[in-house]
Amino acid sequence: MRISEEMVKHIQAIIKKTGYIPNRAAASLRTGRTHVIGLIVEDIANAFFASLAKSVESVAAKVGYRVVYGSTENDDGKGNDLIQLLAKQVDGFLITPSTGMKAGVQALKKTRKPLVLIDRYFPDEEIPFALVDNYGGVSQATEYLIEKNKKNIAFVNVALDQVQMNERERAFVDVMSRRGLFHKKLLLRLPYYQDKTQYEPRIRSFLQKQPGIDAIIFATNYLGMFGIKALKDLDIAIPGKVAVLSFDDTDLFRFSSPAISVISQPVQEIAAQAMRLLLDQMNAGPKKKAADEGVLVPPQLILRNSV
Amino acid sequence: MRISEEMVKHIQAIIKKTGYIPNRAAASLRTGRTHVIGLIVEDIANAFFASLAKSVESVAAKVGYRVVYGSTENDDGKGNDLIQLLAKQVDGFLITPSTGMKAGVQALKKTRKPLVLIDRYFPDEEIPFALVDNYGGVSQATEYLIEKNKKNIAFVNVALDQVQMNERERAFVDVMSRRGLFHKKLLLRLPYYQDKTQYEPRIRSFLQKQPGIDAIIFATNYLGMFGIKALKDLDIAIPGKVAVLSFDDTDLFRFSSPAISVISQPVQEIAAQAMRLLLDQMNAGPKKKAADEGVLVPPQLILRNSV
DNA sequence: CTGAAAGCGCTTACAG
DNA sequence: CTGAAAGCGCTTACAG
Repeated sequence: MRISEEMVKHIQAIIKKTGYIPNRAAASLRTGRTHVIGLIVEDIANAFFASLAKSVESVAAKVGYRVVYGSTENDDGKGNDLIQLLAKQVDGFLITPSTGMKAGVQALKKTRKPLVLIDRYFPDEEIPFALVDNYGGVSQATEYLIEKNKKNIAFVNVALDQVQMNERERAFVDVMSRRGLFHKKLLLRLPYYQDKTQYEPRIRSFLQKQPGIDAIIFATNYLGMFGIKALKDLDIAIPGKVAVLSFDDTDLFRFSSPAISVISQPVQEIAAQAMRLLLDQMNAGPKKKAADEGVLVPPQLILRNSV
Repeated sequence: MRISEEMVKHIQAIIKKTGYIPNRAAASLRTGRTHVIGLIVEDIANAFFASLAKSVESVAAKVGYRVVYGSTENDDGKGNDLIQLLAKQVDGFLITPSTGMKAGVQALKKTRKPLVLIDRYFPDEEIPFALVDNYGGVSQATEYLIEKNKKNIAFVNVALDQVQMNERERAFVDVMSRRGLFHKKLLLRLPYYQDKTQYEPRIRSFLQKQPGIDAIIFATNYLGMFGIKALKDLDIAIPGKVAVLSFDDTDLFRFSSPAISVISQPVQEIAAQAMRLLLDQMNAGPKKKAADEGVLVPPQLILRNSV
């Protein structure tokens, strides 16, 4: 301590009296660091991403970082704009990329800006990522339904061609095929709609065409949400006639009657791992290179009354 | 046009080739403007605030502004910290203040930083605000239940001493008293819990103590959510035994069986009005003072199967 | 009309 | 050790 306690007090009194607040824009201009992390998610209004954002925020706050968000809504243009917009204003990125953001993400990586992908990744790119074990989660759920003696299990997916959705479907197809239960007609792939209400009629007509279904796995929370609505509209008893399981846990599934069984993502853990990988990069000096590591976090199968 | 089209093309090609991105920190340092708006809400994970944030974001984008969020969780310290943190980095604030943020908000006003309160306000302060007509909404809902011949209508509120909650309760008490139906024991005021699951047992024991209740109005979405859970746990039929109405519309209320009737806030309109008031202030020159206006937006009573 | 220079508010390497 | 000066990347008032 080279400065006397007295002086410290004196200065702090002045700071308080004059209401001095340092200008971060100036500090950032000088140091090149902003102490802000950019979090780009698919849709901040979706329960999964909202809770992911909250977790990231709390982990980041502990190490002195703030977080700014943006939603891509799976629109490549919007996503790439967000990268552009935030690039100079954040010390690092946490990104949920849509398929078409690959070029943007590659370009970002070339600039050596710290970057971690979450929820999904590019299998052929060496970019660190943190996400749930999608394949494992759906495998376990499918096995469970088969053990419960279900024969005609349907899988409802969204045709985004993103790795996490592909893995969920691949797990379903693999397990079902292994047991000789796979039929193509039990696989429903719907387009990605901004307006999620459009899923309800689509799922309803699928259910009407496939009356033999005795269980359904929904690949996302919004598919599950509107799928349940479709089932109720058609007066199909859950789980009496059809057992139901969905990816992602939300209030709606917990509060639904019957409560819906889910493959739950450990959001806290995903956020913590992603931040760890990001901090690794941000703190890595020019010599020691941060590891191009990918982390797969195990999901949790939560059984409720819908199966 | 003083610059030839050719030159414009040439420069833009170079911009693209070199990947030039202007440094906003530098621009902001020079101009004093950031083109960012700070949105401080109660809890970004709450469906109401998430949808409000989304609306604000879309209105702001149209006029060239970005939005950064923060959640207070009704913690005065956290709220005031957010103001401090963002003060120099935003051109204006949209704030959902907790009671203890009054001093912080007053101080902010003195700095002449553009500022609009949303969702709630300080009745004795001249700060522009945009929110729903809470009194009108609950009045209408209460009248409706009385017309439906309900005699023992309960009101479940959270004891936050914030103007919007007070107005909701005041409307209920006024209407019930006018009809000679008000009983103090039908009014439940619960503390504000971070962990919302705590509301369920509290509401459950209230219901057990007051078996004569034939209708309930929940003053917030989370009270409604856990209130419905409590009713179902106790096997109280909705609406057979007890009619249910909640403030705020959410997926959960729309998807619940029975679907829950709500006093819905026109989020788009609140966001649009708040942004209008904020832009007024941000564009007001030093001479013309922006109006210290307050806007009350009418809510919508959406009747579903729970009444 | 146009180009060079000043300055926003910080941080830090450097001269003394 | 300490204080003054340079410079981060922009924008804009100003000199020529």
